Amino acid sequence: MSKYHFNDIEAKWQKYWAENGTFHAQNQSDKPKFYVLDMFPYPSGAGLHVGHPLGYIASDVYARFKRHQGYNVLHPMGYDSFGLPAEQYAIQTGQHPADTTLVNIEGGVDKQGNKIAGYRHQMDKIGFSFDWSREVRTSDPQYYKWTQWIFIQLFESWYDYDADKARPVSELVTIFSSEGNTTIHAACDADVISFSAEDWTSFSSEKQQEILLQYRLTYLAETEVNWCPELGTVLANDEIVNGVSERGGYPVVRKKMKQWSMRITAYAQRLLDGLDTIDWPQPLKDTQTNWIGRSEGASVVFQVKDHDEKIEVFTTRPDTIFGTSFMTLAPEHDLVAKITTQEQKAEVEAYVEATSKRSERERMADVKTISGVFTGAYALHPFSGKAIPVWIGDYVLAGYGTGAVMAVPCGDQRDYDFAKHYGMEIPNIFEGIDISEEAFADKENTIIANSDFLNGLNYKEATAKVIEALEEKGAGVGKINYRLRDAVFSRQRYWGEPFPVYYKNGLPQMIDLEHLPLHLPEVEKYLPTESGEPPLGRAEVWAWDTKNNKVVSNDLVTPSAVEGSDEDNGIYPLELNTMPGWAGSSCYMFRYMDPHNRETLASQEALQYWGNVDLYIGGSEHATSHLLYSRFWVKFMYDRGHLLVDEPVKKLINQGMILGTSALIYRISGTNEYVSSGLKDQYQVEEIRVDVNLANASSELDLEGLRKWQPQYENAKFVLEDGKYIVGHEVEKMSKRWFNVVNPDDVCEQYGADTLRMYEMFLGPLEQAKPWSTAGITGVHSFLKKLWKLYHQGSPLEGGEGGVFHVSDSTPTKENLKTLHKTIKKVQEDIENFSFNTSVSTFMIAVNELTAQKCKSREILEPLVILISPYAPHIAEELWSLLGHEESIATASFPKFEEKHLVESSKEYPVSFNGKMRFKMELPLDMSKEDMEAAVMAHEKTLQQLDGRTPKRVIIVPGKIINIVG
RNA sequence: GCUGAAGUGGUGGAAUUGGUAGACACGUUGGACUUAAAAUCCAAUGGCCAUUAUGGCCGUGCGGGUUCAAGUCCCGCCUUCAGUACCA
Repeated sequence: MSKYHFNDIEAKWQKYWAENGTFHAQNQSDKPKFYVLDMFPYPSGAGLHVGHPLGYIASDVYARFKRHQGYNVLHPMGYDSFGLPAEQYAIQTGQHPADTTLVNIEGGVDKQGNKIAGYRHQMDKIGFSFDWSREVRTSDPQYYKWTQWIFIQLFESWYDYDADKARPVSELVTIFSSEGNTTIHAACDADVISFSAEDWTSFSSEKQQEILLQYRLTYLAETEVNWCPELGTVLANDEIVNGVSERGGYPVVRKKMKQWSMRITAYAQRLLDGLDTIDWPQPLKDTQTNWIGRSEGASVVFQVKDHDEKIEVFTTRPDTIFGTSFMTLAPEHDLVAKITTQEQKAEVEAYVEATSKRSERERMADVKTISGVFTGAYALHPFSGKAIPVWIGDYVLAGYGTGAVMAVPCGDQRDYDFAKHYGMEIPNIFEGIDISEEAFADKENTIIANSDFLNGLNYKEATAKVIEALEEKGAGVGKINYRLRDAVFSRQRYWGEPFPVYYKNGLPQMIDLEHLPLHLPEVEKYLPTESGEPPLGRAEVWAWDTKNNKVVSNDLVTPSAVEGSDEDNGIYPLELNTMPGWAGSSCYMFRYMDPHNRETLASQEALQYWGNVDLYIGGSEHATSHLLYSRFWVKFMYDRGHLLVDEPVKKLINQGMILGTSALIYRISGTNEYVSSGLKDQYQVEEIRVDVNLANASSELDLEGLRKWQPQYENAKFVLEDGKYIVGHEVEKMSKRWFNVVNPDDVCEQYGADTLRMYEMFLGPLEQAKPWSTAGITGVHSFLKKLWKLYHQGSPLEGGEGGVFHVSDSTPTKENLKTLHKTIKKVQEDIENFSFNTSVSTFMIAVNELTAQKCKSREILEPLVILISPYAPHIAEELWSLLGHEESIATASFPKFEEKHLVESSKEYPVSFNGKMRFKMELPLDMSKEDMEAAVMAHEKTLQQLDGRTPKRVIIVPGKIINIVG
């Protein structure tokens, strides 16, 4: 019995690994550490398809490789188990999201009777070397306790720009009581009042709390948010695509709501600077750089004529200030109502009204139409003192900069178009530039003219000079502006982390760590309330008893009670919003280090030992959400001493998406007759997608299978070619609706996990998107069979079925050693470069060569198993045990490459004529150039090629090539 | 529009610093084994032309250039994909 029974072998070793805790990482070890992490999945009801494990397989190969290299490897897995789909499903079916989530993870049967394999079971079948003893689930109260705790830390912190770090709010209070708020440079709301130490101490406690809230790193604020009525929730900017919700594609409107926000803008510069310290893909760094959107320029203040008001603008081109011929405010700008003149009032109001009605989507889609209205007001140029008309226009966005621009039509195309459209003059302030057709925005080639003291200067000089002049006048200051906005942190959803917050007199108070976790309450329905409150508004037991520190019935709250009065029973309402999806994933990589710790997020020793993630593999779609927010929280936690590193991840790789290959059949219009792909052009046909699993590797359709698949095909007729029905193909996203989903369980069943793992690696470069096709899988599968045969011998075919395990202690030949060592070298380099696909080719070459060499030598075959084990761990374990080892192969030392086995005495040189290779000749490697030239020139084929000509030159690169010119 | 990545056989893809283009697989064709199928094994397989073997020409999106030598470097285009967008 020595056929390659992959199903038995794989089940056996998966059981062994689980029972022996083979992959449990130790928090104390003499070995160097290595932390390999995958982006943990959201456990959806649809289960895993073959695209999901790609990154996990790559990271698993790497983790196993590192173990062979003697590292103590942390390779954990968990679930990002809060999220919208479970909630939507709960709304539809009434099932508790916790129940469906559990089934999606652990498997079972849902209430509709659908069998769900479960993520855990599916992953186990692929043979990952995860340390499951460290599993985390974001929806587990013992986990989200720490998410709530981090929120409290943010609430208790403020950002000090002078120290360039977050500090405790208690220190801010100390500063306020000794010097007020005029000396500090802190990240805070734009509308904080100035006060002295005396003022501070005279403020009421409530007033003090309100002020502090304006400085906290998480704060409550009336914010204009993206409200999605269909989903009943607020969406972050990155959850909106083309003006509609990313999920579902529903319209999104602007709405003002009181929301928790995260002061991520305080970290804008550090998030930017940190990118230089981490090894991440350039496109991903670029995406984050753009998202943060740093621009350097100046803030300039324009006095409104005959008014007390001032208009502040941000410009990246202060050098063009003398070209300012009008100003434009966003229609939503606060000053619009104040400065509009009586005559213009009606027109302005109508315009503001019309703009507010246009959805974000319309405004974005309609970039071409120029519209605006004159307010009747004028602003005074800070240098020339000229009166400049103030307009409003929707090309200026309220959310960027100050929501106002100084319009320089000669230097900015939008200002130019606006000026042209309304017949305004366009003064030219550029030396020798024609602006009759379009604006001139080229900074590098700018020479300023008609600009008083800036004349003759280039962009750099003029900018420096004008900022100096503005600062002297008190009319402006050099400024750096970021596109990044503070992140809204409240969601009107059920299935997320509850905030550890209750409200006393309308002001937020935190619950102490010792009383956490604050459990998600039970509700009857998962929808918002009729009065528009979030789902938690339906909870009946959702008030905080500050005396007994527990959650109690809402009925006990006495809303009108004044603090300290007899009616104040210390019971207050709890927050009704929940946290967004990214809350639980921002610091999860640290919880894996010490997942069962009940005292802290992770112990100092664990944090010290594991540091940060050495290798993180996941999709690029998280570039501006998870990966940016995580960096922000980690920097914050570092500032406050809760973490010892200020970046979560050293090296990151984005795996490409595996696309589906849909199978198409062609129905002859108006019939139930289907024509094979090659003949479809002869008919009028419609394309129809059918289950891709009904087509084989040669695109031949299983007709009987199709008839059984869906009733409409039961009596279908087929027009065949060569007796076969060949399907067409379309590459698109893997999705149930296209019937192109391939389940890894089925592949494991049919070919084995080792085949699946190797095949996914063999498909192509990890980072690249590529279509799944079953076509090539047999090649990888037969490779594993050949590998198996290499270790066996006997009837009926040499080493074939029924053979017995056989390796010999014979001394390996030179060829054997050469094959082995070139394989060691190549595979090691490939893994280090994440070039997994070429490793698989290398294994194939090695096994083909060793088979041809009839190699049975233990000295070769033993190290070969270790080389293959990261990719195909089950067969490797089995062969390793057959080789007589009692321990798992997991920590066997990676074979050492020895150059000496690859040293050659001669080389088959390619001989080229004018760069074109014509023939090859064998020459010793230690031959001198002169002798080589003589040997080549004497060769009969050289004479034939030259045909009597005398070569002009002979280029000889020893060890490489010979090229004859002439 | 801007930013980034990529274009190589029928297909997935190799070619690490400029040095034998198409490794390794799939598919296809022919052959062996078999009652048959599956499995397995052997051979051929970039295109075109010619042939008794030998051989010749073309060929890495397109057009130029540098070089003894270019898929690889430089200049100019085209196409595809991804991200982003009235960002002042």
